[in-house]
Amino acid sequence: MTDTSKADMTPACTCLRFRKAARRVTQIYDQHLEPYSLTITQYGLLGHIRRFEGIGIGALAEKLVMDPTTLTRNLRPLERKGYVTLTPDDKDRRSRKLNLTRSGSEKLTAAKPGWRAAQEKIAAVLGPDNNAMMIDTIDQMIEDLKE
Amino acid sequence: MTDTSKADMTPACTCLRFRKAARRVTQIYDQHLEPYSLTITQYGLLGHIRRFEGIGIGALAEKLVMDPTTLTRNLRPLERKGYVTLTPDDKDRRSRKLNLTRSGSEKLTAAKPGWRAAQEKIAAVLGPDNNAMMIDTIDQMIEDLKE
DNA sequence: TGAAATTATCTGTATATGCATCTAAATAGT
DNA sequence: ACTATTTAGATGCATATACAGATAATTTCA
Repeated sequence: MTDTSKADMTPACTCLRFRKAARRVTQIYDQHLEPYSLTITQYGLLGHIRRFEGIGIGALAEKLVMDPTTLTRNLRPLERKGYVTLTPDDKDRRSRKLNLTRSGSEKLTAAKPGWRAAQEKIAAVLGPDNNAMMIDTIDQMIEDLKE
Repeated sequence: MTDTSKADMTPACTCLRFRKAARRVTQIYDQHLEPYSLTITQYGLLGHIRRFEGIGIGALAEKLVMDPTTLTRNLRPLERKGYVTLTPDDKDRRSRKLNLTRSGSEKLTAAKPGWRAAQEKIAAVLGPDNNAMMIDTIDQMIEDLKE
């Protein structure tokens, strides 16, 4: 029997591990995207909006496993820079449809080499097997945690 | 040859995957810790400070793969609640030593069941093999990314 | 020793995150 | 049709994150 009443559980914490990984990996992507004045959050939003033209905030937030209110705020810098438009949906006037502007689409394309370099750096550090395994495991975990 | 000039790279992004995972997992730990009025960030800080009594901000930030300025801000709520003290280091008066108060130590112990429940929930979702593999892979990745 | 370089931390600014709550619009139930 | 409920999104508030730059203390070295 092991006494765990005061044992240090901190290094075992899966959440802190994921957060550390997210911080470090985010730093690397942000550094590679810095020449384009985009964060990886912003790059990811532009990519999703290009893929799902006309999507609403709620639906996109769900895809991103993100609170809708967080997405609302994250869109602000992109609106301000003129990369994204939010237009009222005539079918449901509560909803606002997201679209890329010409400028937003060009910025996304321009920044892609930065994204790719960061992506390749992480892939190289993980190695092919761990990279593939990590993708599958994380996707499965997120799927299983959808309540 | 595949044309990737406009291809949707977004779903392949390792960074967005880690961030999604961190968001979702953080929500679960935060929910389990909510009865104790602690976030997982705060719980983790208390745990580390108990383990490394007297550590300075810079050294702790390094362990947490976190910018020292972020740690400085994250300590504020814990200072305000009286769980943590920052006392000048007599050996180096630039540095401030972190310590738990009695109240902070009691809070950490009290919140442990909440942490454990969240930890077990994630372990159950991953399963033993993926859980162990994920730990090793993330730790290795973070180690390899230390510049 | 004394100036220069380095180090530890803090502040200003900006983005990222989510809960509680609000408003407006659509839908359901009667 | 009218009211009650639900839904989409926005705002207030608090925490989390990090870069640039400021400050103060230590260390280096000529």
